[in-house]
Amino acid sequence: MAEKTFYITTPIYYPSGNPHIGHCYTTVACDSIARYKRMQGYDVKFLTGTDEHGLKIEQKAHENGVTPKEYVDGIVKTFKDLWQYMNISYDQFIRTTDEYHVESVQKIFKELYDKGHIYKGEYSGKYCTPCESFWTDSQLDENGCCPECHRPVTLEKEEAYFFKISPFADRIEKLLTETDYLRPKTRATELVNNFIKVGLEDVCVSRTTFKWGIPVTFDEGHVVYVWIDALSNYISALGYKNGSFDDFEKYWPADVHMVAKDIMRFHAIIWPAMLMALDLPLPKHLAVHGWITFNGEKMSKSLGNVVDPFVLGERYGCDAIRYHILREMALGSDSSFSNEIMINRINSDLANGFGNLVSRTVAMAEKYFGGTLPTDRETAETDAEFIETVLRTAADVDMEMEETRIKNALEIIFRTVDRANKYIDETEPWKLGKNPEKSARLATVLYNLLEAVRIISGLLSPFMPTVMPEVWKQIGATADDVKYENLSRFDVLPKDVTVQRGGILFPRIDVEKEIEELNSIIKLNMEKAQSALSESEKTTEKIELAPEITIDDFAKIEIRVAKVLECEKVKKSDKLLCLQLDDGMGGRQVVSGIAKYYKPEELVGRKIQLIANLKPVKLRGVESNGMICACDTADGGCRVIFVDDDIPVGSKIR
RNA sequence: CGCGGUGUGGAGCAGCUAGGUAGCUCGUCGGGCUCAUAACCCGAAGGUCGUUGGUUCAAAUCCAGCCGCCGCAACCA
Repeated sequence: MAEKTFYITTPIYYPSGNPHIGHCYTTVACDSIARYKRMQGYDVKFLTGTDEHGLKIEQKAHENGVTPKEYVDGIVKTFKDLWQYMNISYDQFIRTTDEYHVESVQKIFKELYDKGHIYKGEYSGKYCTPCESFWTDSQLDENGCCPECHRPVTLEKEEAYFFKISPFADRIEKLLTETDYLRPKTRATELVNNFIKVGLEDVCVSRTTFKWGIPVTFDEGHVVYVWIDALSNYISALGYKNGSFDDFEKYWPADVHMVAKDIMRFHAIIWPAMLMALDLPLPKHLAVHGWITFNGEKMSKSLGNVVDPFVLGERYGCDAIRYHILREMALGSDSSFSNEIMINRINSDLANGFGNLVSRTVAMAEKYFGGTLPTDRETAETDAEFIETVLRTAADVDMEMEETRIKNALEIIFRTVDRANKYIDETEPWKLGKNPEKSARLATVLYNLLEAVRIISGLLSPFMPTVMPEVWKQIGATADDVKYENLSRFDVLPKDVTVQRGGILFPRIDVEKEIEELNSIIKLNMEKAQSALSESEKTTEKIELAPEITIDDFAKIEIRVAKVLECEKVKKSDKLLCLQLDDGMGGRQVVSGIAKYYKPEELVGRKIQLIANLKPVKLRGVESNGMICACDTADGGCRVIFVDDDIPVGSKIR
């Protein structure tokens, strides 16, 4: 009988910075599922890794004065350290710079090309040299110019390969709407409406503008662009089109790809299309989860609110962090990660609930029987219902895990924890302990509790793999006792089991004190981020400037002072404000993408700098005659450059 | 009229597909217990189920409109 296999993957992470709690989210979830499946007897392969190519890495490395490979080596080490710390049981860590991966990608690219799915792009005049960017037809502005710099695009200055995706549109739509590939399925309509119904555009799959990537074998100067490079990891790791591994037949198609919602689109559309083009079976499920939000805000480095997983782990233990992440995780929606929610959860579920249950059970066995239970038994009415509840737990958890609903699985387990605590009150063992005649009854109660703890801890071990072995030591369970088959059986521990009191499993946390301390850590981080920013300001000379221009070039740009007369939001747009300006030349209308940062009334009456001779364009249907000067800020925002009020409107700036 | 989701006691959520006593966790208050990590157990308070209208004997649940929030798409000249 062939063993059942189970293949699960995280995305490969982009190592442009150190890992944060968001990376932990996906990885811990996958790890728990992988461990659960292993426990059930599956032959599991759990893959994670890093996506190391691309322009951004090339730049980062350059900034740091090292080669791209040296740069990613450093970050990859931090990732691996974190996974070790979080007790992540991955079977393979793939790096897109690994030789076997490179080999696979090159062959996949070639095959797609040979089969006619990839063609060399010859869209004429769709490349903007200053921006070093390709633009598709729909991206170009109304004048057919570059949407970023508004300069005319040039003809065939750059060539690129494209992956023809439209032939697969029908099959992809069916995959999303008619199968349970996508979890949660609610996102299917969003994808279909936004991308498939409007027509899938061919995907650019090669670049010539940077070098840090996998070379296209049959066309020098081209490197494979992110989609084919990164997505292929799921099969190259199995040895698809390379000689280093031989697991493809065994594990493909994957059972679960887990991703965060921001990369759902690529896994829901491009990846299936690639596999269809290669005539390969499709993965069974794509589990999409939300982001972790911190006190309601999205995690972000510039905000400095990224909680370092190492710091958290040190304070509460990695299992507590794992538990909180998993317990809050709901497929599809975001999970909040406020300090308070996390600490309360650790306290109520882990410390008060489970930890205390183990502690009081073991303590009583020691106190009343010196640690070893006598073998006489006496059951009572209350036992049957309790035992039945405990025995049902494993099957209920199975059902939820089958659907990748980790949160529900944990909920079920902790319901049984509550039931066990209640059982103690019902049976009042401390009273039994005072009456020597009740020894058999007391032994039964404690034995039932130990059995409950054995089953609960066994079921919890995939989620909290670090602490559970300590529990087993305390209740005198052997590795065999907590095997999966034994988690739906009672009377597994020996009748005369010997327990051993140990340390506190999950210490209770002082909420107020802890929140205060965490807040000060966060504050410190923000200050660090701030000073890092001012640091980078000091080193401006390192920033690469645009190519030198002459005074004549500059003279072409006409900047004039103008006063904002009226200002309103452009309807149906998030970012655009429409400004009526007094430019000293009869007035004009300008549209600017600053609605996120300024309210209309904040601008009215103020004087600004106007690029006066820009070619007019229409933005969301509104005509814009020029551009107002503003600068980017470090936090991703933007500030308008205002002009002193005593400078007359129409003054020329040079 | 771009697309989708969501609005339920102080907080976070379930219930809605197949209408019929509004449920869970945390928090609050009262009580009990003492084996245990000031933990555990019981009880109580607290909700016009966003809003308006419709269908129905009956609507949180079905239908329509409106409002709020979130996400995707578009839009940073």
